[in-house]
Amino acid sequence: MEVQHHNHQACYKRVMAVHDTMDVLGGKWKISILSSLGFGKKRYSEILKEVNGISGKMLSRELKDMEMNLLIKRTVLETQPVTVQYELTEYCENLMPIIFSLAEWGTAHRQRVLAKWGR
Amino acid sequence: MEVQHHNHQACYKRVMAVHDTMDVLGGKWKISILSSLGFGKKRYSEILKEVNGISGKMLSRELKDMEMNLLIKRTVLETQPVTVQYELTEYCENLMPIIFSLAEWGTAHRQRVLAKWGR
DNA sequence: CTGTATCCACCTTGATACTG
DNA sequence: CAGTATCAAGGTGGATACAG
Repeated sequence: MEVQHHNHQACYKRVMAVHDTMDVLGGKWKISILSSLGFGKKRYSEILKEVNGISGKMLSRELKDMEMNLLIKRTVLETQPVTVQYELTEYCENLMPIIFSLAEWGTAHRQRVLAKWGR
Repeated sequence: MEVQHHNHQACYKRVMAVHDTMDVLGGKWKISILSSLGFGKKRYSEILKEVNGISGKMLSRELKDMEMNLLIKRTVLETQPVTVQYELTEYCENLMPIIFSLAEWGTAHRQRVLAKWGR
């Protein structure tokens, strides 16, 4: 059937597209880090505190990865000792509404699960 | 400062909320599977074909996991041999616009990367 | 067709110690 | 402060064989 065939094409494409996105945003911490940076520039140690549970090694690694993907910008401030600021790129700003939506859904989901299973 | 403090609270909350979401949607395949189901009911073997690269074991595992999280509904059809239909729950429908947004962003991102590095 | 069980290679992550 | 290096442990996912 015509419609079925068209649907299959569209479906396949979208599955691939989502997969592309997750290649960039996958991993345990990336979206949390972006979410933190969504509130403004942050120093390395600030992110470390705000993203609960992440280790220094993973933070460096994920930051570097996202820098290469043009999602964030890294700036070294020549203070004593050195401090480093991270911020979202303009490019990445497009992504933030989606991430905020994910946050809202997560909150709602948690409430739903709590309501179902009680405490 | 007042505003700083308020921001930090809000930031922390949102990072946690996003983390909650990713607990449910994390993993290599879940979002791709949901994306596929977003186009309508699918049988096990259909999803297997549409979600490129997934193995049968992982598909079962992820489906079961999402069923427990109330994201999808599983229905056994007493055909010969048995077939099984999966579909999104009404609850999960709320999530689909977000997933579609992720797909759109992924497509745009891919184009951007291609434009930058050529071919 | 729709799974489950097992085995195993690989990857990811955390802890710790260390550098500039 | 902002990382890097190393190691060990556990998780993740694929292949295969098998079951209902």
